[in-house]
Amino acid sequence: MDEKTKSNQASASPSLQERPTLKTIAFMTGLGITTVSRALKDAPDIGAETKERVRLVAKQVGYQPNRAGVRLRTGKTNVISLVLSLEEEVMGLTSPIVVGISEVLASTPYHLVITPYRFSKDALAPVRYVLDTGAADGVIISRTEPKDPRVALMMERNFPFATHGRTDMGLIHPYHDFDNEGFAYEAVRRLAELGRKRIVLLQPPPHLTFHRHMRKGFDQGIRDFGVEAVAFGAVDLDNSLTEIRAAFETLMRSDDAPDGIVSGSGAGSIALIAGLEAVGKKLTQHVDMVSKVPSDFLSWLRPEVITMNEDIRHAGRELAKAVIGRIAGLPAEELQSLSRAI
Amino acid sequence: MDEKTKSNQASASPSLQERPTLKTIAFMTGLGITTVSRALKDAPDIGAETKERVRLVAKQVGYQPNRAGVRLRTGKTNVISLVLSLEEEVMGLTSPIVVGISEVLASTPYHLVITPYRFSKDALAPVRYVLDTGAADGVIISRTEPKDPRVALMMERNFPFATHGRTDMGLIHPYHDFDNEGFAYEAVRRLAELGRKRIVLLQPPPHLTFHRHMRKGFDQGIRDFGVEAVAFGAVDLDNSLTEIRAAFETLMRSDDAPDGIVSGSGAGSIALIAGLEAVGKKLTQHVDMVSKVPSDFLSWLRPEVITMNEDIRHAGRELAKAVIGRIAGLPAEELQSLSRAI
DNA sequence: CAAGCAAACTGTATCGTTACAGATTTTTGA
DNA sequence: TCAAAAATCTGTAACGATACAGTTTGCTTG
Repeated sequence: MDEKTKSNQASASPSLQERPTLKTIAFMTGLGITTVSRALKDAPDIGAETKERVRLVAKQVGYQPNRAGVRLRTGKTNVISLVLSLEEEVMGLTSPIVVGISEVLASTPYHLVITPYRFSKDALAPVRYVLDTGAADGVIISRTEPKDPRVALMMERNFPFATHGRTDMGLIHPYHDFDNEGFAYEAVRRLAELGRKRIVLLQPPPHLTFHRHMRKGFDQGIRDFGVEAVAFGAVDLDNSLTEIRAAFETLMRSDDAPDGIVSGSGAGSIALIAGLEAVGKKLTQHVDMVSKVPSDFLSWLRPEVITMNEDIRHAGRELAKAVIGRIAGLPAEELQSLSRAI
Repeated sequence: MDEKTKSNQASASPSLQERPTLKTIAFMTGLGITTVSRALKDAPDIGAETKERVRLVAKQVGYQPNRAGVRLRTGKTNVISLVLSLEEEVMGLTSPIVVGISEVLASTPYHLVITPYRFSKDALAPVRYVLDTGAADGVIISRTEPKDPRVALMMERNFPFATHGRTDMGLIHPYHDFDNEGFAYEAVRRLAELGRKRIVLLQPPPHLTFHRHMRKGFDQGIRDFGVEAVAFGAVDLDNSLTEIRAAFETLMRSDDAPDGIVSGSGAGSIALIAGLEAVGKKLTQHVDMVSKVPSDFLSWLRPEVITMNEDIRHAGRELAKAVIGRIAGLPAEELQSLSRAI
């Protein structure tokens, strides 16, 4: 009788073999489940000594909150979703970004979930999925466009996210971006310093935001350093390596052949070099090249290429910090960062 | 009164604005929540016409089961955990494996969660975490060792998993592996055919299983093709590129210099080539090299290297299929696969 | 025509957690 | 001294799904 009156909440003694729950701790401490729950969140209406006791027992039994329970009750998933195109990246930018994100999430309760999509036109689908199903507390996207519908959608729903790359819609949101404008400007400067006069740019596809940035820096460099820009048709970084090489070979054989190259990606540079060498020209001798690279493999095999390193892992870290900050309610203005080549 | 008697389960009419639940469908069809639940799983005790009706409405309102609800009630997480070392892979093998896994999971209810660990000695920690918290229904691990404690632990707990690489403990479990023995044997054969006599192997670190395989194929090739093996000290694929280059430079300057190289990874090959060229030797002229590569970038920059491609993306697909198969209860014997160079 | 049975459907309890509205005891204040 | 206030603690309900143990209805069947 007395027993029954005493504690109705944690009635059945929980098996100490199973994974401990609040009930386990409640049973062990003789407290109510609610009290234990509130003690563990350091609520103000729980006594200091009680909190200490609960914390001790919780630690002792290795209590970890059941994610499904929390998620069902509160809607909080403790998940960050990284939205990835299954097509992008021959050269694997995904690895370092995943590592960077993971590094930051490791010291938080967040898990990293990969949410893939298949074709560029479906880019909105994974974002919609996360929003509709509440699959995550925050989202990280890349391949950002100036008028990015994903950004518009998430802003409209007031959903926390961060973008790898900026937008241009007059919307303020968390992002991390590489200073592609600075890169391209500096690249042209270096080539001009080497006496190169006719510069070509292997640029990102026009629909992505960083196309503009890289183009802007490039064009400014062309003007400031008194050199000439050579057009590279419709070929961009999203073309296959084979296509890039073929196009560049054609360009090099034409009257319009450049003597300086700015390449927006390490993978693209490989194709350019192949095209260059196919027509019998040599780096540093006939042509100089500045390439943005995600790792130093290019320097190992072609030290003649001037490389500027984009630290993708750092980008991952910044992006993770940005989403988490947004989830925590920090203003978007404070969650924007730009990094320069290292 | 009548109304109240009629339906107690789905009493309050669910807001049609919110995400639909079983309750929503129950309300719309006038059925009980239980009936709807069972109808959607095609249970035998529900009438055919009812099932049809429920399915129609469910589709109409875009019903998707709440993962937290399912997980809490059944313990099923619908999550596959990919356990990753944050240190491995300068050259990003992670990207293609993630893509491969995602491709397979896309047509299933499974989500892919990245579970990282920091140092090699902590390799057991993430697995323990998943097991203890029930964070996933299945696990994929790599960097497999002959006596792998992670494998032992998961087998003991009867937990579904698949390994990238085999073990040697007399335990039968799902795996996918590259035929490193075949690769090394074939590599030696090719070098011997080119007239090379003194072959060195840049091999995986000795504690990983595929060290044995690669070593075995290499040694067999050495015997079968009547060539000589040159020792490469304690340097292996886990050393930094700088260390590999330095060691190889030393080796090339010694009396013991090889004229043929078998390299177990694309990244390692880069360092070897740098070391080689630092002593003024040339590929195909003084030395020939066969390298295992994850992508074709090496062929672009050094076509002189004979490459054998390991399709990591395919490995990802196979691993995903294997874990899912294991979860579905298929016997481990049927979930083992080996792939050769392409 | 009543008992038996199959078919079709439903209510209750539960998973682990937390919001909320008390309940109980102690302290304060006049 | 006694009511009000503060300090602690607790039970109930709910999140969405499903296992389980019914209930209802309509037919057989002897």
